[in-house]
Amino acid sequence: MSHQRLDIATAVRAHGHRLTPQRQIILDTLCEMGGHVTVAALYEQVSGRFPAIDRSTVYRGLDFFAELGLVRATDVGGAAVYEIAGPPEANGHAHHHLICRDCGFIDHVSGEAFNAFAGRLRREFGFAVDVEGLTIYGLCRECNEGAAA
Amino acid sequence: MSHQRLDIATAVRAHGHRLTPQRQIILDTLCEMGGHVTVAALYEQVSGRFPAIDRSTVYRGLDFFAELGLVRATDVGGAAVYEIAGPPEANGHAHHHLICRDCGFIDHVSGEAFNAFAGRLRREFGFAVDVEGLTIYGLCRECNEGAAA
DNA sequence: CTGAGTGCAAACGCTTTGCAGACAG
DNA sequence: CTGTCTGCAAAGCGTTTGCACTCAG
Repeated sequence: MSHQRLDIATAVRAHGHRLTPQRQIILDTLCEMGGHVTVAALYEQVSGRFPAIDRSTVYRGLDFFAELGLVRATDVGGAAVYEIAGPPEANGHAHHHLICRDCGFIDHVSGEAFNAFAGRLRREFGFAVDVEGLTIYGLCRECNEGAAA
Repeated sequence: MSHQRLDIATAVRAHGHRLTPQRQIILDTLCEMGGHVTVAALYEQVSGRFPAIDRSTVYRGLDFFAELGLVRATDVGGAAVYEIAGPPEANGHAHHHLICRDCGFIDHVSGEAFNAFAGRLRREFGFAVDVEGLTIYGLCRECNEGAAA
């Protein structure tokens, strides 16, 4: 489940960039935390272990990895959320987010359910949905059951 | 297509609030501009005619009307976008946004296409999509044809 | 009259940027 | 060595808030 450092070093250098300790730490931490992580949460974690690392470095590092395609960025209510990007051949073709308005939990939705919907939007509206364009707010199963009125 | 002032005055007073000139101007302007309007754009317009009106008043006014259900707020990339809310019986039960990543145009999607999708999410993920929860990014018909590779 | 609403100005949270120094290659 | 990257500090953006004053009811 963890990223292989060598591959990453290769990927980074392939683009003519450098693999600094800071970047390794940022990526490692994001990987350890798993799932979707706020910049704030990630910085807190990183900063706990390496207080010298600056917030701006975290932002720049995440941005950098996002451009390399190693992490994925999502905008949630004005704040950025990052996650490790799975290998393209795994589930890369459909990656959308279900965000629980109560507990903030973020899940993925992919596959048929979405494709059928996207197909209709293209047919009926001529609208081509982005591969990563869907962010759906609502109540997850737990919060939904908890809030049963 | 325009809102009736008397009804609005009634609605406002019914909640024990006041219908000030500023609020009328804000609502009028939003109504005239039509469709989805940025706070920045709305303020610019309002400010052009009534320079004394403050940005914060626009924010508070929009917030106020949103609570009354007269306008609808949507978050687009960290900035708020407002629109006149149609009467509940018209299309109130399904109101979602298609946002073009190129030209920024915002359209609505409602009805079957969405309901089928929402139904599947509920069945397969136990996730209850918000009535206003969908914001879909992609390319609208025009931009899609223009960018034909 | 009286308190809901306003304008002003300052602060907020998240993110970005300019710069001089540091270090991966 | 050299130019990418870092830390620092400051600014930027959209938005919110505290305050005394004003005006709709």
